[in-house]
Amino acid sequence: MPLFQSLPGFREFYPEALARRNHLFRLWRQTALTFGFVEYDAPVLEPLELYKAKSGEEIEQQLFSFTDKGGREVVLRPELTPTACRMVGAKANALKRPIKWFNIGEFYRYERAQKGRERSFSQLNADIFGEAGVEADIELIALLVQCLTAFGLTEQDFQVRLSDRDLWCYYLEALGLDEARVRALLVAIDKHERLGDAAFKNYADQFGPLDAVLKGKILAFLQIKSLPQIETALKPFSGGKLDARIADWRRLLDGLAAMNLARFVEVDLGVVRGLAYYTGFVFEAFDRKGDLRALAGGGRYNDLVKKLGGPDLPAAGFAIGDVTMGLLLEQRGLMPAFINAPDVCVAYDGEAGRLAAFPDIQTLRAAGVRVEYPLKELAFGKQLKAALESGAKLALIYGGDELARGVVKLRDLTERHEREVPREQVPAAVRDFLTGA
RNA sequence: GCGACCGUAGCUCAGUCGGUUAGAGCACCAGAUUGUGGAUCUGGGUGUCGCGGGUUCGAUCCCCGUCGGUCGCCCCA
Repeated sequence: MPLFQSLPGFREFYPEALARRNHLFRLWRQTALTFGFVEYDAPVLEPLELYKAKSGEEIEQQLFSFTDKGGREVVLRPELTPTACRMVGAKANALKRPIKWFNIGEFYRYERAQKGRERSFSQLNADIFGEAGVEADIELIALLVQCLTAFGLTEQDFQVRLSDRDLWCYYLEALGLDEARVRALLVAIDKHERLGDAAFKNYADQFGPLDAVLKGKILAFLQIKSLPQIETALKPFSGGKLDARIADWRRLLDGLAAMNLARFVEVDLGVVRGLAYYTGFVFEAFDRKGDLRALAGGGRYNDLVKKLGGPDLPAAGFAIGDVTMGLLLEQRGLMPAFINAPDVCVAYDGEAGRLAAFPDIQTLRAAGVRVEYPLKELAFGKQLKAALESGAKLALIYGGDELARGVVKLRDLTERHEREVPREQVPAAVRDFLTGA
C-alpha cells in the first residue's frame, strides 16, 4: 500500500489511460484546426476575482481556491471562458477577425466526485469573438458535432439540443414580466427538466406564486421542439424583436441543414443553461441513451468581454469534457485498443543479432516508425509472444541462420506468415509493409 | 456542504461464529528454453487485512472515529 495517495478527485494517468486521453485530445485538436480555429493557452491559476465578478459569491464554494504565499486569493481555474475573454479583450484591436480560438486544458472544481465528474477534468474549449451573427453559432455547432463524429459517434449516439435565452427573455417580457422575474424564471426553466414543478419554488419564494395562466404558457413554451411551434406560440406577440429573432432562428437552422447537420440538432426550449452569462443561442450535446451527463455545452455570451473590462465584443463558444466523452466512447466500443502499440517489434538471436538489428532500428526510428526490441535477450518464443502482445503488426527476426545468409525475416503477425528480405532492403521493405504497398 | 453503501495482494474476490505463520484465480517476475505465437510446467506473495483508537488474554473480524472510494443530492462551468 503506498504511503502517499493522490488528492481526492485528481486523476493519475498511467500510460494506457493517457493513451486514451491523448486519443481524445488528438482528434479534438485536429478537428478544431480543420475548422480554422487556432490554439492558445492560458494560466491554470487565476485571481479569485475573475470568477466572483461573473458568477456571484456562492459559487466560491465550488472553486478550488486558496491564499497564496503573497496573500493573494487564487483559484485553480474552473472554466476557461473568463480567461479567454480577458485575453481577447486585452488585445481585441490587434486581433484579426474573426477570432476563432481553441484550447485543450485541465480544469478544477472543489466538489465531491461522482459518475462523470472529478475534481480535475480536461476540456476542449472553442470560441468565436467579434461575430454577432448566427454565422458564428453555426460554425461552433458544426465544430461541436464534428468533434463527436470524429470518434465514430453518430446521430444514434448523441444529439445537440438547441435553445435561445434571448427568445425566452423576449417572450417573458412580452408576457409582461420584469427583468428580475425573467431572470428568476430562467433559472426555474433550466431546472424544470430535473425538478419538475419544484423548479418554481425559488421564484415563488421571491415573487409569490406564479399565476396559473402564465405558468401554463411557460410550461407550453418549454415543451417546444421545432421552429414552427415557436412561430405559432409567438403569433399573438408579433413585432420587432420577436420577428427579427425568428428570422435568426430560420437562418441558423437553414445553415445547419445546408451543412447536413439537421439530423444532429433538435430544437428544445427546455434548455437554457445554468450560467448567468449566456445571452442568446445556447446548446448542449447529450448522450441519446441518456444515462450520462451532458457531453458538451455552450452558447452565446455577448456581454462578458465588456463585463470583464474589455471592449464591447460579441462572443460565443462551447466546451467538451473528457470524462463523459471517455465514458461514452467506452460504452460504444469506440475507444481503440492498441493505442500504445509499436509498428514493429524486433526479435534477435544473441549479441550478434542485436548489433545487426541496431542500424535498421535506428534507420526506421529516424523515419518515424515506432520500433521496439527486447533490451535483454529472451528465447525466441518469448520475443515473438511479446511482439504479438504488444499489438505490433510486424516482427523483424535477426536470427543467426538468417544473418549468415545476409537476410532478415519479416513476419506478418496478423497473417502469420513470413518472408526473407536482404538486410540492406529491410527499411524499405518495412515501410512498404506499413503503408500497405 | 449533505446522504447511502463500500474498504483483505496490481485486479476480481474468499476467509476468520474473535485464536498461532491470511488464501484463490487472473496479472506480474524468474526459470524450464540456444529459433517461432496468446500454451505448458516449476519457482516467487508482491499484504501495515485503509489508518487511528476502544473492547478483549488475543482484533483483519466487534465498537467508535477518521481517511479514501463508489453512487446520489446540491451545483453544473
